[in-house]
Amino acid sequence: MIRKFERRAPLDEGDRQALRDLPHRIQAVEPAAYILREGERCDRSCLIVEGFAYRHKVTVEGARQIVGVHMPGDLIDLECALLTVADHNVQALTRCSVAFIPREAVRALILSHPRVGAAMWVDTLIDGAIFREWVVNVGRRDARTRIAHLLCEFVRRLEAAGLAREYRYELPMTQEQLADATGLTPVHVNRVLMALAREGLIERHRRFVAIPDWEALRRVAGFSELYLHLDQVRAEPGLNPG
Amino acid sequence: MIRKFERRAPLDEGDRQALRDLPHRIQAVEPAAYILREGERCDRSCLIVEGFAYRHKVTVEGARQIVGVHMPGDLIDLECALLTVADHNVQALTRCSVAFIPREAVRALILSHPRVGAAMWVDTLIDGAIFREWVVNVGRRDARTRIAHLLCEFVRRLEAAGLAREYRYELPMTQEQLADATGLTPVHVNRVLMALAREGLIERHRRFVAIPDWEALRRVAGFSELYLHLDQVRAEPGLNPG
DNA sequence: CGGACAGTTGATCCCGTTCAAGAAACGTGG
DNA sequence: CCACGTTTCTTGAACGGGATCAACTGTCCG
Repeated sequence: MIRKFERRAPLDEGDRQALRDLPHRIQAVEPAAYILREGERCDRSCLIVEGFAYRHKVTVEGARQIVGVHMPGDLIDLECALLTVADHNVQALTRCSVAFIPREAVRALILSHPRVGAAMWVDTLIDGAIFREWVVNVGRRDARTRIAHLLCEFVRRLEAAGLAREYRYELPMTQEQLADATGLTPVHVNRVLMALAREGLIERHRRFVAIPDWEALRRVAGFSELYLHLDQVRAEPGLNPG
Repeated sequence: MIRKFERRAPLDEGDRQALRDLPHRIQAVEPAAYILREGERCDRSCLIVEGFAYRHKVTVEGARQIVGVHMPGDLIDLECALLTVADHNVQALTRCSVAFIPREAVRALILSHPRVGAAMWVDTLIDGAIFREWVVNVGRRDARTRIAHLLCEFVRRLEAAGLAREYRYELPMTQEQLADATGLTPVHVNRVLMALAREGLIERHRRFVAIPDWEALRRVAGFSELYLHLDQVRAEPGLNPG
């Protein structure tokens, strides 16, 4: 299961073995349970084996902003391995199965197997690219475009993770969570979703979403998947010569 | 000059030497000149020796969102070393002096000196933390709080970089750029700045900003500097035992 | 001195919020 | 299997923060 991760980088057998040998404890996490809390000193990183999780922060006024969503195969909390205190919360979106890896084991791996470290670093960089796009999304797009963009991002990421096909997927978020991810109110999220459906840009049944005309939705969202760096997600051209 | 960076991590002499030996070319960059363009295949990383730069993206509708600001000592474009295509623009805010380092040199350094790599990785993680806070800022704070928060972030970062003292600094951004960083319009930024000044929360003369009562501004901004991970910016507790 | 750019101020408008209430869907326990 | 409380979704009406448009002022610089 941790091996999913190996695909991303051209590692030698030693690297592979070191990854397999990482001490870890697989654990089930209930929906809405905290995986990490802001302000906490954290001593473990973790890999999502199954299910979804999200990162969020809460302002002093009590407003919540979701700053990122993670899916199976994502390595989260690398922050914990290299920084001292968590600056945001990570919470399970659905029931998850998560592999916890002790902080020191990650640090040791990075130092002894720099190629593995670099492969993980790529993850961090892609996460950063997604955060940047979210700043743009929330800062400069209107509600309609904003939600369309988020839906576009999800299909592409889910497809890359093998969890969506033919532009159909289950979005494991309530409209309230969607609102917290887009900086809108649940009421307005609902109106926009209804409008998008009315125009035939999306189809919805419960939390299932289908995009009948990808090009059309892509256009209204102004979506360009460059920032997802999908070429790096499956197989990485490499740190070797290339 | 590159040595500024060394302070951050407990490196051994070999690591230091490797950093000093990094091939680089120091170059002056005019204000508003592009250091990196979205979509470009980029073959070099760079360190800001002097001056300010900012990262931004432009939506299809032509709206610009600034997603980050960098100051002397910041290592930017590490993305270039590990990813293939730039997903955003980096542009000089002021006249800058920048050290360009070839992509391959950075890659080689990371693999041969993992401790140095980890120290740079910390930079990437802190950048990520700042992006997350910007998502919150733009997504869930009103204009007043949003601008106050940005001003708070800048003092603390500038102080950490030795560029501000006693809560006074020169903010090298026009109000239009401030607007693009906060997802507002220049007009509204102006009104909010005037209001903050009228209330005595800030003092302004041209682009110089002074914060007479830090606690007061901090409170209206709901600012907590946890996410800046300032403990990591000066001296890093370390990858060794600790 | 003049032209460009940055900052300032006013009037009006609109997108998204807020408040409120009803309708589905969901998960419980009997 | 149904009755139930709870959560999520849906819809309407009124409000408001920030946008937009437009004009004016100041400042830098050639």
